[in-house]
Amino acid sequence: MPTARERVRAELTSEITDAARRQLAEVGAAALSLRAVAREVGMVSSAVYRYFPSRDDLLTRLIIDGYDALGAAAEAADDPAAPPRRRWLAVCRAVRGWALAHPHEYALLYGSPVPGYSAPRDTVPAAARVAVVLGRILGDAARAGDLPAGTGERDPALVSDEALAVLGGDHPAIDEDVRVRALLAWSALYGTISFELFGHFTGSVEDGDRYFDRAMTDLAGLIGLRAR
Amino acid sequence: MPTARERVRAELTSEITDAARRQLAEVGAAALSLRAVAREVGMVSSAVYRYFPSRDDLLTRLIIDGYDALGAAAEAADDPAAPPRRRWLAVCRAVRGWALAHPHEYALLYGSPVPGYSAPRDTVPAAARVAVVLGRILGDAARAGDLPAGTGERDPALVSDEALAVLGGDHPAIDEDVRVRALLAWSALYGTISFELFGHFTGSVEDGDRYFDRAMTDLAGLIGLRAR
DNA sequence: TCGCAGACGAGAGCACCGCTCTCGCCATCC
DNA sequence: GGATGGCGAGAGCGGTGCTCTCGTCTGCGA
Repeated sequence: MPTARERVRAELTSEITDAARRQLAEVGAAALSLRAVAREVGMVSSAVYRYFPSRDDLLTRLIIDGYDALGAAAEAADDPAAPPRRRWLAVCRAVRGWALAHPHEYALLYGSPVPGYSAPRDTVPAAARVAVVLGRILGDAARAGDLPAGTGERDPALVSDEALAVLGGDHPAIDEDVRVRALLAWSALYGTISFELFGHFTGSVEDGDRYFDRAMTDLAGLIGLRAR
Repeated sequence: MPTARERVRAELTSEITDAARRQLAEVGAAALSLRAVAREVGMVSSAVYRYFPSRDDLLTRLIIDGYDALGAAAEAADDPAAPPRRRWLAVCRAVRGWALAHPHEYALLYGSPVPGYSAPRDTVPAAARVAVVLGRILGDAARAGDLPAGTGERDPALVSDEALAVLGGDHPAIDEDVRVRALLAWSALYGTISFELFGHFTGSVEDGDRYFDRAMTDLAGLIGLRAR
């Protein structure tokens, strides 16, 4: 059982991350100031360094939390009983909805990397949650016969085994071609959301909701997900 | 004709932007410091404010220059005599090549927006150059009969007239459906490049060059560009 | 041709930043 | 009960963007 000291330490740590998350949502990652976070929790700035060795470590904590929140939103939106094309669309909508609700957090996750280009390894499992959801949809669709049959051919140096395993599990009926197109659709999903959020669609896309649905439906077709 | 004072002013202005571009390439936009730029050109920091009213204005200048350089690369890679699918692939490769050669500049253009969310209006024409190239390929393909025939139906509130005009010109044979899918392919191109550059493909895509070619070919198929 | 407005560079200064170090305080463990 | 070590506060360092003032010198109009 944790001692009193450990308990208050954990409590203060989460109090700091909460304040940091609030500031991130307000001013964005670039303007997030460790000193301002310290002020908000009633500490002097140097005291925060007892809990986070640097501002970048605090940001890393926020990144992991962000991936987890986004992954949870995607998982909650997936109804395994629904037809695969509808599941794909629902998850895409959930990802976009989360991004629109948390633009600065999304930018922290999928915009320019903030700390000197080194994405910490700890973020990987949390970041994979959305991909795992999409992969499960693919696998279920293959089991139900809602994916085009493949030739079973494999290009061993193109995509890693782990990624292929995530994108549809070990179901042998899914062609590598389909899995690679799923990878493309996955990044296209984020390309679409990023363009909308970062303003590259201003002046061209007028109805964001309907354009997004159409684009994601086209992507479902590209993967080969049958409408059923 | 310009006076001596105007000449030296223009010269110093470009000297500042050159130094800023060098620093951008080295440390990235987030760490770009106006004072360091001033040091590099042998000025005191306050003197730079005679030329750029703020650090963000200096960044805006770099953004416009970046869009222009990227647009020029795309235009140079387009051979109007080649078959449309090959043209599409060549332009995509040129965009990716420029991004890999100038990662920080690309991040400045297509990553998280740096100044408080307000993309200056001046950047729009420069930013559109790549889209114009892709649109010209679409228009030429339609003229040559390399695009599927459309029904001519139109959804007036979905995408702006200007964007539709860019994506294939006034050629009536291009369906709105095709133009919307071209918009999707355009953002998917940037989604793919961003994922590669920002590290979201580490652990999954192993051969970046070949994956990119395959993805862009799939996108050409999505648009409907015939191989010929 | 002369004089003055205005452009210009330098310097000091303000408020803020990330981060380090030292110094008392107090809970915890031997 | 005393030593240890975690903790918060404070001062301080070098850096940042930006503002203001003050001499200087250029170039245009009278």
